[in-house]
Amino acid sequence: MKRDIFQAIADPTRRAIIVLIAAHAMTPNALADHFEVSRQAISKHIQILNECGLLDQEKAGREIHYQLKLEKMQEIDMWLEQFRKLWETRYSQLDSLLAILQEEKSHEA
Amino acid sequence: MKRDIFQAIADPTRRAIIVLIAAHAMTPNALADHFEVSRQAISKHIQILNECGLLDQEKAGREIHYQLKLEKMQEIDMWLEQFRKLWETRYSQLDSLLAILQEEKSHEA
DNA sequence: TTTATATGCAATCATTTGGTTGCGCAACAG
DNA sequence: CTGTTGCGCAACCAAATGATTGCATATAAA
Repeated sequence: MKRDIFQAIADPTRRAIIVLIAAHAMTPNALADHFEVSRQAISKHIQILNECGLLDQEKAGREIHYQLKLEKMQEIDMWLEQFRKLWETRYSQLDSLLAILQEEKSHEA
Repeated sequence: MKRDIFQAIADPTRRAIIVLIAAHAMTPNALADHFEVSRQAISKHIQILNECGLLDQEKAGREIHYQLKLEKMQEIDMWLEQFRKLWETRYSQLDSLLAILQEEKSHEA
């Protein structure tokens, strides 16, 4: 089973988990309190996130604290980079257009 | 069936399609040439991308040219924003740490 | 008109997914 | 020691997913 980070963020519950553990480490039980589904369902999501290398974990007694491995999220950002370039180009083209319109307007006056 | 953009980019084939139609509009057949799967499979992916509002389409005779609705990709970027803030904070903290170390070093000298 | 091409839509199928329940085990609390 | 709590793992299940084949339709070419 090969999973990647795009699979990881495909599920809404998983995205919510990611947001929750982005700031602070949390235990599976604490996470489960935030959702309607069972603890085991959350546990499965955690497992998937872990497979994707998205988690740091720290054991404290019988509790396990999971936290988001933030730098992994940058992979998504890197993939987006190619499109960001495109839409920034588009914006600068729009800027040029606006500049031209502005220019024409000043000629009218 | 409610699908969002995160579902859309979950599939590798769909991501590849997105990249292909980001720059130029393409027909389903032209797209299918780039993959091992059948034309109908690609057609289904197109359908899904369309449901997610990711596509602009233009009919030209019997051909349909699909292109990426680039601005829709910014939704992903917007979601990432919250994490970007976090990792930028982390970087600036690292910068502070480096500054402190540098400071200490200069005191040594 | 006849034929070929480009596409969409429906039915079908194997696999994956997200969920559940039940169980076992380690770590605290009594 | 005994009971309770926090977790992970396995089995199971309904629904969604990605793919295929087959068919219908519209446009272009012969």
